[in-house]
Amino acid sequence: MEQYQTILGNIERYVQLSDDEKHKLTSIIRTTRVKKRQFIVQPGFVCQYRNYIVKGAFRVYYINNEGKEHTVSIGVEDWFVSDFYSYINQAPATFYVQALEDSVIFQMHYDDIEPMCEEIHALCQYFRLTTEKAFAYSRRRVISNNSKGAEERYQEYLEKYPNIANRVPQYVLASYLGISAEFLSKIRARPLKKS
Amino acid sequence: MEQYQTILGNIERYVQLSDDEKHKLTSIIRTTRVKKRQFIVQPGFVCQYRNYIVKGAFRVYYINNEGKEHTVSIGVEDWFVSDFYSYINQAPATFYVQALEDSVIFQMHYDDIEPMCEEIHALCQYFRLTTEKAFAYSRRRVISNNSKGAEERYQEYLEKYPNIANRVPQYVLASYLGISAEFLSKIRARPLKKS
DNA sequence: CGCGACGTTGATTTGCCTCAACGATTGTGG
DNA sequence: CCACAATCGTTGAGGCAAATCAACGTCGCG
Repeated sequence: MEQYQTILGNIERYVQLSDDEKHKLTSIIRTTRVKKRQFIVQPGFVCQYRNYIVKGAFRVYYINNEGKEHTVSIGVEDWFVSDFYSYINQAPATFYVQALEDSVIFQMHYDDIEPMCEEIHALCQYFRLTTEKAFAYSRRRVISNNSKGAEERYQEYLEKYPNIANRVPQYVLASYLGISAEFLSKIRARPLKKS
Repeated sequence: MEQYQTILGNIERYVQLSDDEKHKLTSIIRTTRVKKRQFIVQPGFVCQYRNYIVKGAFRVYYINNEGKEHTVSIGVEDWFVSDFYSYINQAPATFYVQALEDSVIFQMHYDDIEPMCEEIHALCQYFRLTTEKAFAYSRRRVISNNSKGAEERYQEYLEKYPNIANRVPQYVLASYLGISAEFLSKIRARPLKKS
């Protein structure tokens, strides 16, 4: 049970679970070790799990029809990563989800966790609240992308997620920010402006 | 009760509600008429309602520090509109939510609907499922914005939402697609390519 | 009618991309 | 433990998509 403290602790920041509910939940959790550069989701396959990152880092990305990579999200400890569209529709994925480091994840299978959301009200609440939060933040990102210059977006990210920015390869960060790796390099070389 | 069929019908596409639950829910709904160009959310004020559009159209937008408008979302019948970040955190809004036509909305106050999500499991499920869906789609939009040219984005939108595209002013659509009104005009003037 | 909201069109500018070549660092097999 | 290849980052020249600025149609409404 102690091994699941990370995720249980995270859940209990939003809702309360009885001991019985905790057991039910942890009983369907599968712990998986993933090596750097390995994929846990690939285009064409259905994303079957909600993946909770216990240790490590992942990126979600896709390759457009000109062959260029676009990072959709970057996740570290205590985040969920998946091709969410694929997961909720149980349809083939369009994204890759790849480990950026040797990692450990908790996997909850669609067929196990979705019925459990029917059964356990608190669990449903947890996912509702966290998804609403993620959704609200994702809107902010759309805005940031559309209304700000590349340098400003980079500075903003640095301020908000300094640890992540220095943990992932630069070309991943660049493709997340929607700019080319070369241009990000040039931005970083620029003389610092007054803060 | 019949007056609430639009929203109840929408909810029942996802979950089942007992008659008692329907009454509880509709009892907290407030029907509001909104005139074209009127605001239901403004920066600085807390967004207190989940707003369900019964009739009409709205846009959610914000003004960046260069004074330019950026449309975050466009909603028509059966959609929810709000400054979602403001709503879930009950913090001052940064967005405007404005009627594009004379409209009718159902408003559910935060203090009424949130406790009801604790109480009524089906309602919680409904919001969980719809938000997850909205979130998954919003990711697709991020991608579309970052990996495609302006013309392609416009054509895509036309195909997906032909009714909306012809219903809202062009400058609103332009600011939603992340391009200038002038440039959208030029795209539309372009000779049609082979489809 | 006349004004404000919306759309168009053209000239010019610019932020960022592309391509190409070159360091620096890591890691891996002989 | 070294050699060589990946992997990742840097730098510069040139190009293009889209922004900006400015002026001018057009429609609908008070």
